[in-house]
Amino acid sequence: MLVKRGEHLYELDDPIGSIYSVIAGTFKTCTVTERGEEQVLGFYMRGAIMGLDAMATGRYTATAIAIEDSQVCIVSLECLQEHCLQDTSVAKRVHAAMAKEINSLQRMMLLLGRKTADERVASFLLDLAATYRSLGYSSSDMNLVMTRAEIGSYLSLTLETVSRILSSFQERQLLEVKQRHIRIVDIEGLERLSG
Amino acid sequence: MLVKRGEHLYELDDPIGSIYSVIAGTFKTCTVTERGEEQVLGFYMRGAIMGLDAMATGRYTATAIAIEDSQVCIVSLECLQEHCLQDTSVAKRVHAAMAKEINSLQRMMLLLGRKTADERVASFLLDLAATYRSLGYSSSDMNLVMTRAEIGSYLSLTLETVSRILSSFQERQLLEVKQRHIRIVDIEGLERLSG
DNA sequence: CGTTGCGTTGAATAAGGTCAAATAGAGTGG
DNA sequence: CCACTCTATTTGACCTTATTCAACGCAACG
Repeated sequence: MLVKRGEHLYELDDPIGSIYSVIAGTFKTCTVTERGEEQVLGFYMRGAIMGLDAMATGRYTATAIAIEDSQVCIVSLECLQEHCLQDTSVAKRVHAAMAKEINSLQRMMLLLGRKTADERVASFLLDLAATYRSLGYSSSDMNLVMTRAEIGSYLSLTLETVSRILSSFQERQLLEVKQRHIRIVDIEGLERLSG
Repeated sequence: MLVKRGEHLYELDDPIGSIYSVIAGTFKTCTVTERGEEQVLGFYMRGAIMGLDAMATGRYTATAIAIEDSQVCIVSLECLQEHCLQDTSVAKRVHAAMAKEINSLQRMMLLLGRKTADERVASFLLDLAATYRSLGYSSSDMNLVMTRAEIGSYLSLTLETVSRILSSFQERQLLEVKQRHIRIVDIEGLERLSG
């Protein structure tokens, strides 16, 4: 299925219909805090599975939005559960996908709880580079699909702080930043900085 | 199986052997940051399932420690996977437990990312009260099993901040605090405060 | 009693946030 | 192609919040 930039794949609190595997493009998932602020919970690219969070309550706990023109594969819930019964390897893979989600959320808790703004941005860039690499793209020359505000929301920083830190990384010769285009110059330096 | 206060149920990076269902007592799970600081990831009481995080990589991503004398039921991994195959309802329950873990981690991300220290402590107390209530204990008269340092680590605050906030809540007539014993006086007030 | 671990409180400091203003691109319509 | 607009980004000055460092209190226990 094709999803245009800005379109919602599913909504927070919608009853679960399917889970989704990303074929191409990029999505963000976000919730809304009690005060009505939007919080980005994650970015999902090719190979990622979205919607697993809904398997507890039967309702999605986040809204999924395409941040560039994208494509997903829809997996209906019944279909998934049948396959799980018939084939151990499918069940294992679903478990693994959920556990992976748990792991990445735990990492995120550590980042939000214990890391400074510099460390968060450095970690984010390194994670992104690793994801790009694993997808076969250049891991040093990156074209961000997300805005400073989205990065900030994801890392729980203001967009101003994100911008300032990218500028300071550039001054320190760790990066070259030109708007959405970022080139990693000194990956070891970033790793040292990432906490 | 009985686990004494302070004993480790499993260690970060241990290969997965089993998952555990808490019968009695309380556990904390924690990891260590790159800098070597301990971070509490969660508290687990009767009915909770621990160890699901290991199903991605096959290794536990946290250390589980009893913070009071406790008792767990051990579920071996093979046993669990067999049951999943034979019985849809078991598979569903495992999925649900994992999804619940995902949900609580997402909530935690929101707390760490968007809430002030006051809001975090208020949320923590309300969550704890709700858990106690669901287990059939008093939800207003609580005997904390965790130290200020553990609460602080969980909420990503220093123990001093936790202590100060508990004192300020007492001044504001929201709580009565006497060391580990906390009585919730004004639950609506706390809810308003919790963000 | 003295020791030890946990908890409380105060003063100084630093890290990010907030508010405000300037700049840079991308897209649009004439 | 150019002017106009809208949005994203950058940068500066100031302020708030929680941390840090330090001292002290309290209760349990040998």
